Amino acid sequence: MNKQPKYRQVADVLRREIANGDFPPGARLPSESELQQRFDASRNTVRNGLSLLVSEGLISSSQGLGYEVKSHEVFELNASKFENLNFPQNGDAYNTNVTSAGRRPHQTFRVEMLPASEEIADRLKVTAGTKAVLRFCHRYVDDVPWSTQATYYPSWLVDGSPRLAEPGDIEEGTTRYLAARGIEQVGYFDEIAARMPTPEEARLLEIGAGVPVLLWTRTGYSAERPIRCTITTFRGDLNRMNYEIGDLTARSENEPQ
Amino acid sequence: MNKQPKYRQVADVLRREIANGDFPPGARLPSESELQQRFDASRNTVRNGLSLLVSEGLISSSQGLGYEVKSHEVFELNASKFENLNFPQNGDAYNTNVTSAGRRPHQTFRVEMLPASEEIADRLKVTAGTKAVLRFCHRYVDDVPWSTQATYYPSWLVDGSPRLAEPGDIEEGTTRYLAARGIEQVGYFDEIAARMPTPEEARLLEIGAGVPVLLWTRTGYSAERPIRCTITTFRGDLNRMNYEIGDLTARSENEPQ
DNA sequence: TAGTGGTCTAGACCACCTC
DNA sequence: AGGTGGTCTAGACCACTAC
Repeated sequence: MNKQPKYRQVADVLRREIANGDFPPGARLPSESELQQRFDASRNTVRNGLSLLVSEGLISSSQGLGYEVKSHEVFELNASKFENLNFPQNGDAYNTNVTSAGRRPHQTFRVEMLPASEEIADRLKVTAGTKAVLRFCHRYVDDVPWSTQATYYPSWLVDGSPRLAEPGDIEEGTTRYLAARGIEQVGYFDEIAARMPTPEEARLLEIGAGVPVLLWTRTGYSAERPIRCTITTFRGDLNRMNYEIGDLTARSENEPQ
Repeated sequence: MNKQPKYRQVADVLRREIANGDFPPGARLPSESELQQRFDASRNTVRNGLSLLVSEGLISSSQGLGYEVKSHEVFELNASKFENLNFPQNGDAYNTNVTSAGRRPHQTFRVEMLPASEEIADRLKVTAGTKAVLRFCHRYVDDVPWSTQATYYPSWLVDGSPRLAEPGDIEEGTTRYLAARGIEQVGYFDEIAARMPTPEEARLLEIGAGVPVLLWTRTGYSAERPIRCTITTFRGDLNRMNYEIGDLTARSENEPQ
């Protein structure tokens, strides 16, 4: 017989009850003192069990309020359509995407000049420490922090396209601005990873324990060389990505996607 | 002045020292009692701080041994090449992939018949509860659990291709087996998500706190309809995915990928 | 004011690993 | 045997939210 520690039993029972629907998304769990009595355990043991569920992303807690079952509404991002190679969207693909889902987008924006990190330099095929331009977006949906997006341009490119380094928005979109100056993106290399947020990321995206981030790194290429590197950091609990590959006429037929 | 709680200070200091390289990957942290003295804190407070770092995926602990800084070796999976639409690889794309990286692959395998869950039924465009065939792989690299892969086939497809439901391996690969029977995959729909593992996933993949899973759901289509749905569950700390889109001749030029 | 979770302490005993 | 982390307890005080 494999005896589980008491705090795991607490977590297991509550996890099952949540899965059962005894505590639907948004519902509040019994208070710690109620659970102490129910499980005949000390407060710390109960808290230990609850913190397990928190770190699984099932519940969250707030001082003075209690523990609440989290609800999972996800936003789907089509990475193969997001910037169509043949029909680059104007201005802001993100705004279009969010608005068409009936949500209210909002973003803050800044531009910086800084030395390229190893990670960026690698992808842009420049020497680490070379100056690069960073255009940084912090994005919200209905006032909830959603993702951050950092796009780096190599300095050689900025020399010929100075508006990249200017703090303002580029009305027609950076892709079009560059295309008009003879820099055409013909391909992308996408990398996708998942990990727990750094404290900085947790602050920007307002995520507590138990929520991973989804990292999407897109390196854009002209026919000759890499011209930009975009790192998007998503809240893992609110976002999903997808790619369409090959012939998917059978998919769209019966499903008004 | 924003006073942080003591356990956060403990975590912050140690996090910085790890980032600094004072404790390189694989190194052991000072013991809890040493940290108690250093930070003039109770054991529980020190443990609280350490558990923060554990849940960030920075360190791990084992009874009798201590806390160890985790090292991050990642395996990169090219999802756009993994099963090439035009040149389907034979047998086992996974084996090829791992072996070519100089690692030793190993997998267990089983076949089941079960009612399709809502999630699967949706993607296969069948009614939830309809029978489906599940071919399940549990994959290891150098004896470390790496990923699980569950492929579901709709029962109408199995009727004409009975070997799918047989427990043995399909020598030439399921894709080729199906193609030979007139079922050709012409497109894929990929979905990617990240979340914390369920207890079951944590058990199969042997992951502790602080490691998310990367979920890759690939639905394969013939010209007429979906013919399979594959859900791959990766350890987030050991895997990264990538996609190549468009013309990337500029990428491969200077880089022997 | 009462009830909730957040932080912290001190001490106990157990399970595991190394020597 | 001695050191490590794992589990558990009992009690204290603080911070936030509701009423």
